[in-house]
Amino acid sequence: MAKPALDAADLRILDALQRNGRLSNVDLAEQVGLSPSPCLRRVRDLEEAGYIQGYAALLDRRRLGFGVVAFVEVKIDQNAEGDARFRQAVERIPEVVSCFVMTGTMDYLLQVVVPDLDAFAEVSMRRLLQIPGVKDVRSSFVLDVVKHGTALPLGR
Amino acid sequence: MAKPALDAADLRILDALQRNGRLSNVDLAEQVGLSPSPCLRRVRDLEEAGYIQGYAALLDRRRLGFGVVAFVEVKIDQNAEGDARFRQAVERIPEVVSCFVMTGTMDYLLQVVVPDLDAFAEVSMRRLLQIPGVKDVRSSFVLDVVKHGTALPLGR
DNA sequence: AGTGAAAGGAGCGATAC
DNA sequence: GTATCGCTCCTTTCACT
Repeated sequence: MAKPALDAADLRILDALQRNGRLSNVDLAEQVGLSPSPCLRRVRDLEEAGYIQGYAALLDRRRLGFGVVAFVEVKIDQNAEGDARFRQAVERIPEVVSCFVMTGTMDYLLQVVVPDLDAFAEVSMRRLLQIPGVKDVRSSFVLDVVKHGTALPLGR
Repeated sequence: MAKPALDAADLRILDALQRNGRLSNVDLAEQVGLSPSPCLRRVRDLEEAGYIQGYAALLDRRRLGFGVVAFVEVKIDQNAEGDARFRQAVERIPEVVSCFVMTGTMDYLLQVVVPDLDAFAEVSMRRLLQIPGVKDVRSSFVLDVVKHGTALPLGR
């Protein structure tokens, strides 16, 4: 499992694929200036080395009826046991799309996606606040999305 | 542009594709219980109707040298002009991966991805704080990622 | 709407440079 | 390491149910 640094072609492959994950290998090869075979080999290597974790279709949240996005700051009684319990509980809530451990006064930052405020209340009160050790929950709601990216700034 | 509601097969297609955006059409058809032809038609229709906005490769941030993720709350002098200017400025900063208008005391919430703290300082001080109208910037850093999803909770 | 067959093209291995 | 060949399978369209 040696890890030779990525060269310019690898970076171009990654950049192209994070912009369009369904590029066919021939199109990708053309974009990065390789012929298809070595291009495909590189893609496979990048996948196996873990640089590419997977591929996803990006769906239109609103069109699918998920009109509410909230960021929820959570403070818990901090000890190893409580943390583990909280993480497990959060894993099992599909409406919690992301969960980060943060610096600052709040321990966790959660991103929650739900159809409406009723559904949010359900998640907040019936799920999050039920987790033992949760002390404080503060929610902010997304009013507008200026930018929503999945892509890393590889072009820098 | 009529919008007939999605049926169960459509939802299964969307769910499968947001989990694996590179599923071949035959595999997808099998998973959702259709034969390849109608399955492909539905996918095309979902793409054209905007339910599927695109496809992306999900890359391993850390392995690519982006060790720092920050959430930055920004408060600005609020007027139509200042907002427009701020949004345009943010669009042009690739390290700002996401930007939301929020309820609460802070106007914007930005997610910033950079290689290290020096790069963050650069973005924060040389880019964000230079934008006219920016009054307050408060940054929190991600210490650990419990969950990081792109997928909507379609299974509910 | 879904099925089935047929043509074009892509993936992917083998081989040569 | 990269390019070319060739076979197989998928994708995609069309006619039919």
